[in-house]
Amino acid sequence: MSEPKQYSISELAAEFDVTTRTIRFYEEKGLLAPARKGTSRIYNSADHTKLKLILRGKRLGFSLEESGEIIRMYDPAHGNRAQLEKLIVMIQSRREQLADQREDLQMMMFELQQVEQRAAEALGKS
Amino acid sequence: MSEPKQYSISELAAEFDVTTRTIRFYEEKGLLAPARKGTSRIYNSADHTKLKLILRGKRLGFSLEESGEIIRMYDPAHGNRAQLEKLIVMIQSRREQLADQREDLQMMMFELQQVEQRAAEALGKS
DNA sequence: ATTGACCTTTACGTTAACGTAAACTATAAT
DNA sequence: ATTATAGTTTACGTTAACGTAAAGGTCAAT
Repeated sequence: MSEPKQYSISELAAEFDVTTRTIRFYEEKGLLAPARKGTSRIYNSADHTKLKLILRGKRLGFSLEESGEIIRMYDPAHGNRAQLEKLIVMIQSRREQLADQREDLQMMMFELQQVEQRAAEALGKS
Repeated sequence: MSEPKQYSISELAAEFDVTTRTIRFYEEKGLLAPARKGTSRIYNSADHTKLKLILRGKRLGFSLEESGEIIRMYDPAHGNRAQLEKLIVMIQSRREQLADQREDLQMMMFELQQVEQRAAEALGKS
């Protein structure tokens, strides 16, 4: 048995550069559900992963609710046939959304590069 | 001279599927500055492009202020040497940010694909 | 001249995602 | 025993990005 990693709330906050308030807020919203040791929250590596996913989703412009939806997809797909089929549909729709976003990203990077080139040329002539 | 395209506010709203309130709000925030014909706003193709950029930025998770910053980069780089150098630095930093975001996107798509596969396998065995 | 379709400004309301502060508890170190 | 440090709950405040009226102006068509 490899020692199961544990984290305090402030350790997580430090690692991901957020406040403890933020982490508690995510719990309020049902995105995290850490264990308790006495009165204190104690996070395991699954919680750690979930937080990472939440913050990644945030950087990608997802709302917490959307990130919650995604996180639930990662969960033990604990379900029957119908549940699994629904899950797959949800994932596919998410992936399409992400593919669209990838196009947006691609275009924006390309256009910024062009602006940069024009600026560089203008610099050359001055 | 090709006819310079013009748009009413509701035409733009319909095309981009936002409300007129939203478009006026962007103007309030200094992201748009349409001409006026009498009391009515009249948008040209540059305004059209700016709105497209704003909405793209939004889909990528940028704030309006950030999108405003980006839009200003597209502007006639009207500046002297110092201005241009500053512009280039800003663009490079933006592009790095977008590159990071691209990694986030890549990872999320990959992981979702894995979840999908596991779900599909679980379906096969049921 | 009045209806309808569009436009305008002004202003208050709403939601998400936390920030900030107060008041308290627990535990380890001096 | 008392400070220090880290944790807790509860609650009100804040900002961004609009939504939602309200009240009215313009202009073409009936």
